[in-house]
Amino acid sequence: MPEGHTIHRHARLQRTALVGRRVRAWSLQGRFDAGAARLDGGTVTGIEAWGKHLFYRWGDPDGDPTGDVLHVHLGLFGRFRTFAADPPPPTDGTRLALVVDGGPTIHLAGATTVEVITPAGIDAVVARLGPDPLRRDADPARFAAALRRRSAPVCEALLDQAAIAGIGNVYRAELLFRAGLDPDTPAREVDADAVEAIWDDAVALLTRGERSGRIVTVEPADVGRRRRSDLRRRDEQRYVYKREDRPCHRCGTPIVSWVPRSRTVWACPRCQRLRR
DNA sequence: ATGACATGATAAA
DNA sequence: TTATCCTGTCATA
Repeated sequence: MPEGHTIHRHARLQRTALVGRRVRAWSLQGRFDAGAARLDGGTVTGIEAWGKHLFYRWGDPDGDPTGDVLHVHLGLFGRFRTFAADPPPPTDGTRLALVVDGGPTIHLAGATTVEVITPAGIDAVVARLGPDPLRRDADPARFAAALRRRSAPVCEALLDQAAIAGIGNVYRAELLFRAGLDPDTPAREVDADAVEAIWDDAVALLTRGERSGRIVTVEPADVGRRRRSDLRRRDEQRYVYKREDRPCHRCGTPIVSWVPRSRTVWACPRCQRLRR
């Protein structure tokens, strides 16, 4: 579930629910007992997202900053569940519950990182991240420079959070298809126009994903009228991700996949001019 | 009941 | 490169 669009969407929706509110925090799990106790009864003064990381600035009951920051990274299968009212009992896996008095309850489970850090800790995390296409302050030149520096295949560079923050396995496959690029192309050999196109497309696709909560990358023009109803099926809403052996939406050639560095990548042999 | 798998990332070897 | 951590869901038994 969680690529950058999901994280920014959580930030936006949870901002509405939590910022300026007094929040009860608790955990049934030993792994975050102390952290939850520390946050319990405080206020949320702001929520920020950078790539796949979420930062919640904490305040005292009057709203004055305490210097505590809740840092969350969902990893591969972390997830939030929000309940407007009458939350169910938390599952065993619920690491943290945030409860707004008279407001929603948010359960967090499965996350790879849930910790209390400091504002300086935010800087330390962000220092390891490349520009985030969903942030207004993002500098695309840093992305371009990161690609020029890498001899690894461009498909690996796109998953490298130090090169571009927030791209995951779905978006990388779809971005490379839409750019018409062979995933095996050495990153430094991707020409400047293509790099700019990938960045712009990342901004467009992740923005769309943030708004809808889903990753839909196929352009309607690429699907014949007869097959348009198929777009309801999730695996038809993307050009290549998890579509191995299915016909390419543009040219009908069967999509292929392979596994570099234990992350499957998909591509159209014809549209992306594969050399392999 | 058990196992495979998932849109992630890190540390160790 | 492999092992490991995080949890829920779905398929198979």
